[in-house]
Amino acid sequence: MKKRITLKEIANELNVSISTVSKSLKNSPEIGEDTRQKIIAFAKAHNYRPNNIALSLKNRKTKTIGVIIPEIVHYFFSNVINGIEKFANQSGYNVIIAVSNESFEKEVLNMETLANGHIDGFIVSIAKETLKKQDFHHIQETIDLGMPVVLFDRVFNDLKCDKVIVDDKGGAEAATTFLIEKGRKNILLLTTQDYISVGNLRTQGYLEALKKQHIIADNNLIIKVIDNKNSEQEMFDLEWQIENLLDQEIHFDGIFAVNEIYAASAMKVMRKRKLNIPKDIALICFTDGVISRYSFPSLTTVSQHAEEIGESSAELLINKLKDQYPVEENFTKIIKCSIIEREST
Amino acid sequence: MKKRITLKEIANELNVSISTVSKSLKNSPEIGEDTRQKIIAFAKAHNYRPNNIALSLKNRKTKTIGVIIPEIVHYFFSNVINGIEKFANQSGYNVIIAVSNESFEKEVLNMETLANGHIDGFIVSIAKETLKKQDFHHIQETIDLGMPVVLFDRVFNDLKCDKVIVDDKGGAEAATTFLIEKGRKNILLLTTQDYISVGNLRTQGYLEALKKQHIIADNNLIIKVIDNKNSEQEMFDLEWQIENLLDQEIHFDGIFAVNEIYAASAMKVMRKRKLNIPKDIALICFTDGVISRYSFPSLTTVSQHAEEIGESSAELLINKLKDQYPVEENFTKIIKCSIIEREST
DNA sequence: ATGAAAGCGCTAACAT
DNA sequence: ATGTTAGCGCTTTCAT
Repeated sequence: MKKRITLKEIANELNVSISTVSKSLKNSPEIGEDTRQKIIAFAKAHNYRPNNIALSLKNRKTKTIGVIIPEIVHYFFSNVINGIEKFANQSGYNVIIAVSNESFEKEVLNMETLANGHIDGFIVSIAKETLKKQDFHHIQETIDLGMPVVLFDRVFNDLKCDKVIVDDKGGAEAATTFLIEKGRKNILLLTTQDYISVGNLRTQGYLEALKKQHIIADNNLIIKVIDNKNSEQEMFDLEWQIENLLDQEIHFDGIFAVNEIYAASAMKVMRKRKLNIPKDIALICFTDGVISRYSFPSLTTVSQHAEEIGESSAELLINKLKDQYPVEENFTKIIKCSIIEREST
Repeated sequence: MKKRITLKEIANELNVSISTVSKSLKNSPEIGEDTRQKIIAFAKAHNYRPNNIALSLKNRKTKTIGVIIPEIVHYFFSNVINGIEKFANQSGYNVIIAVSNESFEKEVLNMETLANGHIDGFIVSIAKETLKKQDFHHIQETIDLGMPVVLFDRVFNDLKCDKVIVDDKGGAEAATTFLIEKGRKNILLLTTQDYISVGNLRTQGYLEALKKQHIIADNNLIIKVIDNKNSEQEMFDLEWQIENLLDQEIHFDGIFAVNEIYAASAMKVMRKRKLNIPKDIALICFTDGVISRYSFPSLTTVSQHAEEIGESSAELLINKLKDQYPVEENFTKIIKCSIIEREST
């Protein structure tokens, strides 16, 4: 167990001063050729590595970015992280991840612990609970402190910072239109409650598509799933509601689900009721994840290009960290969705 | 934009020394009641937060652990991270994540950048390429530096460090036996090539189960999928091989797949060939993920308790960081698998 | 060409 | 009860 060697130790060993060592290792022309070579050789032989913590303290830069996401076991979010990681790494940044678990309190705590020196800036997707409470003081304070923040996917418009958002409304409109063009007239919408911005936008897109196609929206055909910490229960509720619709003989021939899980629930009910997808019911959903690809029939999806969202977020943040852009100037980047057609439509 | 206040600034404002401020904020009894109160009040009013970087430099502790995983968009790994996060957080540690992307080079690079001050210890699952090369110098060097390392899932036995492993062999044996007890005699094994330790162990478990049940292993019924960066291609190859078996009329009535994806490929072929699961073919696989839960029929799986693996890894590491255990003493924790029965068997 | 010294923010042993 | 000082590892300005 050989501890890491420091500049001081090298200096002592070679009977030179610390600053001579420091300069030599930076190939400063100030230092004489032979001394420099000797020092560099010695440092290499002892596998010298600068201590990043000391550098951070000096430069007030950690070269680390903090990512706060609601969940990590989630196709969309883990892909976003992938994108962030990719871009950050090639720009020489590390990524530190904290999970809010959709809790307001944990989100606040996470931001506070990371803000005190650990990181240079944040990439955040806001927790459901925070969105419900509409309390964004922790984010505002971080911004006020002069620490750059990039919000992605789940954003709050009034916050003055960069944002990367999915064109949820456009994607939803495209998805709904897609079903209509396949000849479906009565489209069931499976969405979240309105306080979740992305769910809300997708609902709007759905309504917009209907309007443009001169179809009158039917409130019976809109299910706003009640959020539940227990996702089993949430799914159960949803399935029950869909079955209820079928029992009441409320007719529909297409389903647009705002996420894969809702789509999976719908499929389960269809199978139980011996309804064929896509013949009886065409199905499309948001999130081009594992479920869509491997289920049978495979699902037509609206891809949000999660990795690209991650990359763009990291890019915006790192640009600011490198003082490429003034702090006051904020961008909102909109990532377009695309439809990936599979067997369910 | 009000910058964060420092001890020095507080000291200047209140005309006391820095150490008086420091001691007051730590509620040291050395300081007089009124001065202390005054300082605490002032600090609170200005929202003082200690700079963690300075603390790290002083204490030579960052209270951060580094996690290096092959992939993040992966049910098993993201669950492990979840477990790590959970345990680390409640112990006051942050988690910094680096993805090797199954590349040896990137794994080495990641470890080197993080080792220089950023973190106190590592939790690592080794990349496929590293396992193939059998070059573990980067891990060995980290250990030699006195930095604790915990290996999980993909481990290399000769490294002297803590390890958390899945009872892959036992789980595979149980899975195979489970199929045999359901009356299946000819069980097709879909596994990885041998250099991937977990695949290898699962193959061994399969063989062990057959032996114990006095069934002679048939080499035709063992498909070792050739690793491919392009997973589409990898799946395609696998499907082709399964179809080939069917074409040759090599009979099997059960399938044991070492992961969900292989199982999904098998299902696809079965569906194409109009073979019913579970009637004609019973199917069981490793990884209790999203695919298994939401596919139809839902899959019987061997759960590896990923979150528990993460928690245990974090626990082992943090125990060492807290000097609870001597560095030389290494534990290997084996997490038992359990079978989750669903519709495919 | 080399070195001394200050300073990043904080702690703690050691004065006063 | 309060303050001074050294030091964590490094960079950088300013001597020499």
